[in-house]
Amino acid sequence: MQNKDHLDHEALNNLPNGAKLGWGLGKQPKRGPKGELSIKKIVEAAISIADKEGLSAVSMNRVAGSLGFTTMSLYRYISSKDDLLMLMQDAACEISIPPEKEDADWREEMREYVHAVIDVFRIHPWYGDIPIMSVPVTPNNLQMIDWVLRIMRKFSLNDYEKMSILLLLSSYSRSCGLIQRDMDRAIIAGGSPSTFSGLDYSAALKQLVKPERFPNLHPVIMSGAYTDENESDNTVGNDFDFGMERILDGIEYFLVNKKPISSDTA
Amino acid sequence: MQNKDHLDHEALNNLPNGAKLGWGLGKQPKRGPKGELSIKKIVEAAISIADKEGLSAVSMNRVAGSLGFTTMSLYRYISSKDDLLMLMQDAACEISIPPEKEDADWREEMREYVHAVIDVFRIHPWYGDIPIMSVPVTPNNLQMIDWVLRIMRKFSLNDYEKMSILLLLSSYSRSCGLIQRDMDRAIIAGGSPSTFSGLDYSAALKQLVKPERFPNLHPVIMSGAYTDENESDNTVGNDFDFGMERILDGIEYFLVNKKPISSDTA
DNA sequence: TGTAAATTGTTTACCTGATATACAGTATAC
DNA sequence: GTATACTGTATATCAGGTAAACAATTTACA
Repeated sequence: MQNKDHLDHEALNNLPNGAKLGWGLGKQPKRGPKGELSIKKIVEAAISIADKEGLSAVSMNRVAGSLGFTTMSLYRYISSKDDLLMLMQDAACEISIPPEKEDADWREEMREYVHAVIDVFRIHPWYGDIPIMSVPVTPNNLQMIDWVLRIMRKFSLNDYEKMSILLLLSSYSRSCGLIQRDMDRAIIAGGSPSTFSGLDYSAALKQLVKPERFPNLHPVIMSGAYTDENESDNTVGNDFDFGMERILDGIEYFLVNKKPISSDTA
Repeated sequence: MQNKDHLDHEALNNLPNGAKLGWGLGKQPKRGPKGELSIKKIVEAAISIADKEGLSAVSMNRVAGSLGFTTMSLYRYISSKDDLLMLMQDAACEISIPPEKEDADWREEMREYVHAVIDVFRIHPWYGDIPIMSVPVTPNNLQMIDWVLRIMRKFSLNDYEKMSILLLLSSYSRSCGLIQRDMDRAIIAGGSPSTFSGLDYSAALKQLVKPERFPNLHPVIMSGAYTDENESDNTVGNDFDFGMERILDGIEYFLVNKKPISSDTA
């Protein structure tokens, strides 16, 4: 899993440290004792803690302790906590991507992608708590981007147009993932499934959102649509799917009505 | 600015503390010395620091110091740093909303909204660093939601459908805002405007993203479209606009082809 | 085979930042 | 005028990230 052939080290050093580690570009030692720890173990331990107790429970001390080592031992493998966060983020993106099929329906494939992203947020509720520092540069993240581009392979679009659609899909996924996560959290916290996050605020908002100041929002609050009072079973899936279909329609409309391909900037 | 009439205190207490303060629901003292500080001053000071030096520079110590007070004095006004962050977030959303016009083009109005959100990210680069804890519950945030609902006032959609479109627009705005912020940051950091954030990684990615593993991403990286090498002047606005038009097309398509209105769940 | 170099895990210490607590001063209500 | 409720402050605690020095270990090479 180590790429170390004919690489221009100057260029690689521009990458954030965590990204380098994610690509397996750490230097491998020759002398000295064999390390008992490893990046993999550290990241797994951190993820395990975060899954159970949230990202705030992930301290260097805690992670090291859960592995039976001291805090500072981790610094033999990663250079900072930011590295660890980046590695956790990338590790969470290591999902199984469905194999390519001939004659696939691109709409269905895009739905699949979006749901996969949302699942990442549900499986690792801390995922959305890690701030995004830049355009993705870690391997598993890029693998997912490759997936989306695969779906669009046969589109008559230039690279910039494809990147824009990618942005559209991934941003929508992220937002939905965050909301889904919040709802999951609220259910866990509230105990009874009928106590939703929004519902806690519902009563307060009904008092505060006055029709004079919020003429358009007021009715939506009162109807309960804002806080999603009609607890539609387990998921907000219906809402997501609605927006998803709008996006797909927009893409399809563009594919059909677009002028001939231009290779220039979008 | 104080709403204190006939309010059910039990319901209001469910709100996060910062939200209560944002609504002006702090108790106002009768006895004792008149406070020299105020929530407004504190938030302004914090925002001023964050604008200049980023969110990480905002410590209670630093904020208090910039006002000529000691750290702990702030706790007479807010109960935790989280309160402060929530207030900062809401304050950044206090933007001027264009007046309602008759016969307005809803597409143009939605573009206006999205650009307004993106501007918030550009004016306050720290804005996206504040984690979203729940559905918006602070006044200025809700004011912006009211704006979007105003744009959709005449749509033949039920509340749930409108909320879904709202989600779509706000999530797209957020993602674009984050990216735009990152690019602005990179330009500032890099000094020379030709040194883009993506460009720093560009060389590295060209080595790491091998065609075997990333068959679809590889050409996009090599063409420079991924890291947006053809520095299109100042903004990535073109990219945003493209996705925006897709979204608008999708919405319009739905408005036209939708079956008669249902008042039920979406 | 033995010694030097490289590398590991540990110990200790430092620093920053959030916040609890106790105190001293001040303005208002009765 | 005095008790009360408030203000700003000083002090202290606690957590968490990380630097530096150290002892133990393993490999390379003479």
